[in-house]
Amino acid sequence: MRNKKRAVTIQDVAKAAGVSVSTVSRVLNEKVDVAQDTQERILDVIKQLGYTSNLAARSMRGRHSHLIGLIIPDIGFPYSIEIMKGVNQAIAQSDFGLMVYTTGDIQKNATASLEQHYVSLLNNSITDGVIIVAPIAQDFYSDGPIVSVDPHKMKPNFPSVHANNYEGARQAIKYLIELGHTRIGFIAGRPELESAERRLRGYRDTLVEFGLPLDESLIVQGDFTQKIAVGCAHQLLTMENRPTAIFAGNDQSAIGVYEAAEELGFDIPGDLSVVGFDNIPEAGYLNLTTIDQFLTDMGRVATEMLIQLINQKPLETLTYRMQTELIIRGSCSPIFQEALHETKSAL
Amino acid sequence: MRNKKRAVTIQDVAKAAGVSVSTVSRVLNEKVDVAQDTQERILDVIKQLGYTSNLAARSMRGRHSHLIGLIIPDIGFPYSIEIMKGVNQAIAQSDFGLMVYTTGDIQKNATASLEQHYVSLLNNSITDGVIIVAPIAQDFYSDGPIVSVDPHKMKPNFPSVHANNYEGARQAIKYLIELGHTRIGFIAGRPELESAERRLRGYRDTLVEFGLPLDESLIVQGDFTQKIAVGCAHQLLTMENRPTAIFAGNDQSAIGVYEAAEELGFDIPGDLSVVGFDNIPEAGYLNLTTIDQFLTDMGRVATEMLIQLINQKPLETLTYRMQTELIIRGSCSPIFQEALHETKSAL
DNA sequence: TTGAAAGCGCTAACAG
DNA sequence: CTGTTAGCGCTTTCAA
Repeated sequence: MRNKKRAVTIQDVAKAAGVSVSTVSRVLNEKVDVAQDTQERILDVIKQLGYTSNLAARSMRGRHSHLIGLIIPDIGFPYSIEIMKGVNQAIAQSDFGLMVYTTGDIQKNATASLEQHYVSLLNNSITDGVIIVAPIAQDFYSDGPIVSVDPHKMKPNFPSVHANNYEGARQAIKYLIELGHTRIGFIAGRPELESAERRLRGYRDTLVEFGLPLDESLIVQGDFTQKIAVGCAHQLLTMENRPTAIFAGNDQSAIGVYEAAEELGFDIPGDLSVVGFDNIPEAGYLNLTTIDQFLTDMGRVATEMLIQLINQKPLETLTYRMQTELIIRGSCSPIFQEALHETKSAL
Repeated sequence: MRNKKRAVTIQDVAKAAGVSVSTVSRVLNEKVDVAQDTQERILDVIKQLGYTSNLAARSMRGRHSHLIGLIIPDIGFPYSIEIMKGVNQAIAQSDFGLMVYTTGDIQKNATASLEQHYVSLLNNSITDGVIIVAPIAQDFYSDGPIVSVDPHKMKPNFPSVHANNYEGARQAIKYLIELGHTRIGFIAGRPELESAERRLRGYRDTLVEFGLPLDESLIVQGDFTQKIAVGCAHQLLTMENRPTAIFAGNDQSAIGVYEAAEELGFDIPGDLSVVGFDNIPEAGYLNLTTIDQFLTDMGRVATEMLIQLINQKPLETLTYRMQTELIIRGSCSPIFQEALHETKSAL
């Protein structure tokens, strides 16, 4: 017995209250120049009729909707979920609502022009500003402000929060070396991505730093997908002098490594150490992860940045580079100092 | 260097292509009555100008937006996340986009009238239909279809996907009994909620079924919050003949039980077995959970139902009651290992 | 095959 | 303090 009744409009409210639509609009927008009793009467009618203002109409006409958009490839991913948690935290403490937009498929999101499309879709209509996660695009046209989390391009033309991929990889490799590993495999990511390139550089530099030999056959080209990573891991694990540890590139690749290890009868972590990146492991799933609370922090900081932007409070710095320790380059506004401090002390 | 340029409208496209807005609108909506070359020219201009149609304006005028709304209290919750994953799966296989709406705060969502507000907000404007998670309301007014996941009311006046709370509780209690427990505490949920009532009934019936005494002092009134559960657990654990196991009502309550157990110096699961409900535990966090993949399935099924409704394909059944499976996760005391093992292999 | 024009529900001048 | 009115960008008759 679902009600299909035509939605009640501001017109209906006006009629029922015996006033004009503009008067109703006034009380809706909390303008001051309305008589006390008129206002009360209208509020009553609104409650009575169960009126909810039409979001589409309102954002078409008015200045802001108090809505923030989050454009995220696939909300089922651990990576996305952790970022969403952070956004959520910041939203909870603000008076903004959150619209998460997703196509449900990470593949569909993979072009710059589609990214632009989503940004326009939200920011030119119903949202006051947008957070976009892991964009490929270098630039966006938009009516409202944009902040990106973990963009693939190194120096995007919009405010952004970056993972410190280089330092993260260094820490991961350092960890493996300290475990006693001397032959560490590396599954590289898509070479056109900044993140992949910097992780690889972190790998090389750390080996050199610790005086370990740089065996190029230990570096195989992956593409951040599970499928390809299975093959890469096979290649590494069946070579003559096999590595005892593998840096898996990212979370998807790590899953691939596990798959391959299982096929080949390797025990993890007994026979093989695996390091992921970007991943939030299930219990016992990976035996090391480099990012955790960190992703949440990225989401939170990005949201706080966006709210500042929407409220026209200019940011002193538009790029934040975050690490397992939040690393901030250049000067920044007080609110982010605090985030920095919190995160550091939480670790 | 962010672009603040005014968004390009259908007017701009029309002007640039030397046609009227209606013609542009026609190609946008894939009407057939447009000349081949006109269409191509317009499509070209659209690409050139980077035009994206205004979502607000379009959904104000047109019939559908190909957007599904998901109203969910707090996207940071494991409960919400699992459901979202399922929705996401279904969305990925459809040609709908997904808008997740949240206020970021589970508290703000807790009244029927607010729920109605969110439904109207989305369904009277930008979405073609809405999925609402765990609503309290019995009924909704809405322009578009609604499907609810895990509603609190037993027989809501809209299509819904229910957890089988009764059977879930029975399985949990049965599991505890099979572990050898004879005194099992029960922290009840908010009595006005169907879910709470059915879980309690499952508890009682199972004890009776196994010939165990029904000690009313083992049932304490909680409200599905962590805070209150701490007190409940205290009460249970400090009574003369204390229970050796506790059914914690829901995930929040389970956290409360853990908190109390820790305060009192109890070891879980050494001294005490705890069963949660609704929860996805972190590693070793709870030693038993009833729901996992199940929540994801609920989300997926709800989305599939909604899409059917939007496409005007009538559903044969408007209520799906889904079976809860008992899934054991995390640590468990050695004396229970055997039973744990059996249960696992049964799945 | 196309254009002109009427509105969708709302806000923001501008009058009164 | 309140009403009238002009659009926001779009879809959809209705004519041409």
